[in-house]
Amino acid sequence: MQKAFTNLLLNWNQSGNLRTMPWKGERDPYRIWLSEVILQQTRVEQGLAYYNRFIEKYHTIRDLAMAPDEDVFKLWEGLGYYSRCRNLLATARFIAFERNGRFPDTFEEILSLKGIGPYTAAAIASFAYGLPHAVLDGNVFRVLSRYFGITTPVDQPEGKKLYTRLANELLDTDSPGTYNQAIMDFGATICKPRQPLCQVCVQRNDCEANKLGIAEQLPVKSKSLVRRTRFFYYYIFSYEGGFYIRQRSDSDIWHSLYEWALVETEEAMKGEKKDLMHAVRNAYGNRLKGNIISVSDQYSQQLTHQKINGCFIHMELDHPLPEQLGFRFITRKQLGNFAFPRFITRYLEKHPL
DNA sequence: AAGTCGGGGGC
DNA sequence: GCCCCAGACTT
Repeated sequence: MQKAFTNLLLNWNQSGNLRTMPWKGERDPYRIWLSEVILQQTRVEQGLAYYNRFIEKYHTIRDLAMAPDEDVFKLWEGLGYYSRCRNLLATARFIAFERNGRFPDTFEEILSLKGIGPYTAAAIASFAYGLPHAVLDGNVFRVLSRYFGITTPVDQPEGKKLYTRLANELLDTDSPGTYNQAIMDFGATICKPRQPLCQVCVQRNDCEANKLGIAEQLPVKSKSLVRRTRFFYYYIFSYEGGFYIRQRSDSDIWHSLYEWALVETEEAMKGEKKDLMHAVRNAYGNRLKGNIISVSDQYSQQLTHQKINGCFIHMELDHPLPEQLGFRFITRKQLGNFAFPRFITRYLEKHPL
């Protein structure tokens, strides 16, 4: 059989695939697109609730396109990779207003949209329009590298080319969407990253990695992760019952999210008020006057490439903050309208203002 | 071609 | 701790 892998995969999909998800079998390109963007580098269990909330609030792409940025970011809050949210809004508005709501229906046009790369374009093209483009996500790389015993690194251009060609050869062109869904379900439930279910796998007799007993060692990645440590000291400025927040805009983590006044240092500061006051006046001007009310415990958060350490300092100001610092003055009640990083919301959950 | 962008879960 | 997750974008 030329494509034994494909046949066994489709058989397994019909009889042994128990995975259900709300967007499975969906044909509305808006819903497919939304689910795929939410699921980029995100586990299905984590993205599911977000998808449901988005669909409930924004039934159509036009509804999403007309929404204020802040509302959409608030709905995305906590999901991470916030450029996805920015691109989601840009693409929604492009399709709704520049294309009169018509979602593009060719692979190349879909691929040209902001926030849509090779994976997402193939997913939308196959699920919504039945176009013959194989998806390549973490599941597919893993399944193919194990089945064929490929040790070419998946995170380099040579590997991408090799896997792309192979995946498209294996694709069932009669029903690309079903095939694409099946191979991802297979990777997620059988050919798992750790402790794959090789004993009950329908491909076990042909799988090279299973024959060699090296399934868990594939796929190969060439890059090793480098992490840096940063120290964030957040000053919760209050004045006459209100608070100052600012939107992040640098090419840095948490772009578009809001935060308190931040002082970042190279080294950890002890919680001494004298040092904290010196640091904040150094950062925001020596005319800044006020009292430090409280200093929180140390908090830390592990991101993929960074470890954030720091704490939260309540500071009652004697005067309003100068306009040019770019802060926004809000009341306690307005706080819930803005999206904050988890580093901040986790603090707020323990210490509501 | 390499670096960067979150947050959570499994082990 | 380390690795991974329905990847994409920037440099």
